Amino acid sequence: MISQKAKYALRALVALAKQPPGSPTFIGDIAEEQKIPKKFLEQILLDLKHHGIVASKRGKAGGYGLLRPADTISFGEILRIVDGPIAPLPCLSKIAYRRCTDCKEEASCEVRRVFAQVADATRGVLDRTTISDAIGERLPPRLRDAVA
Amino acid sequence: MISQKAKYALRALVALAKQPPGSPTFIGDIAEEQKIPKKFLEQILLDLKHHGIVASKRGKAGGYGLLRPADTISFGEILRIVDGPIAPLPCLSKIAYRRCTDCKEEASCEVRRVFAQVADATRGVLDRTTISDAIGERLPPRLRDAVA
DNA sequence: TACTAACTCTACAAAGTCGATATAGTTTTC
DNA sequence: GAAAACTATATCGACTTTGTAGAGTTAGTA
Repeated sequence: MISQKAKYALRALVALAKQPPGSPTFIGDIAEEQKIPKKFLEQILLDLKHHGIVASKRGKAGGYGLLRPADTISFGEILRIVDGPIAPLPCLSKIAYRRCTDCKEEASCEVRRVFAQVADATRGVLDRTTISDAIGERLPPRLRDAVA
Repeated sequence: MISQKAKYALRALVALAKQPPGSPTFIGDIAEEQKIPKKFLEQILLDLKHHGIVASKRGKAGGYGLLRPADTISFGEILRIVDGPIAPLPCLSKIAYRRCTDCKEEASCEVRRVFAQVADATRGVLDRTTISDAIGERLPPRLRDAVA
């Protein structure tokens, strides 16, 4: 299960991507429209700003907007920022590898071998699907490949 | 990330599957060999017993064994018992569906649509890979299909 | 029969995580 | 200079995770 926080983050980014670019969008507007607690959303967007996903403008006519084009922001990238590693086992994580201390030998670990397949399958979707894909601006990856 | 408990459960089942059938295996032996806290493993195996995965024999010469053939026990089944739903969102769970209260309309939810693909990919591996596959008694599903 | 080594159950506890709230700023516009 | 927006950090209650503890039950064996 992904966290509520990650769900909020993705919904907020989808909302921002639908907005006409140029003029910033209020946190309050997104919070209300998406039923996200405003103060909680502030934290989330601030975090995404620190990671270079969104940009903000301060002051009375301030607000948030995407810093990069929606088709360069993948679900995987956001999930890693908000929830941490995507991998189902610490010994399979790319961004936070940690050996399983209770595992004798990594190469021969049956459980690891199976979950490596899970990780590949999961990353295959999350790292190739962007915010732009999600709002249907392009065909989803699978169809795109089929057509291309 | 799957829980430590689930990892223990799967490792214990792999260990049981490698054991010659017929004579039960002590919890203590598995715990020691797999470096799992014994009392914790007792809880886990008891839970698996309640769910019809393993069988136990009480008394001095007691122990545990698989109740069903290893090729009928999938990783997905064990994960659902130990960790609960596999789905990345409550509104995508088969065993514990729950609507996202903060989502306007399920059919048009962009986040849900993407994670439905993740859920399919994950289940594709977990529900088709068995303990028997993990210990290499058969070819893994993908290769098996390719050969068949 | 009594002992002992195994499984069975329930309770509890320390530490961490999650989802949010609170409070006190800072910046910009009007 | 007031208002409205973003920034930043601290805190909190509920829950989950990862075990530990201890008393009870069963059955083989001397």
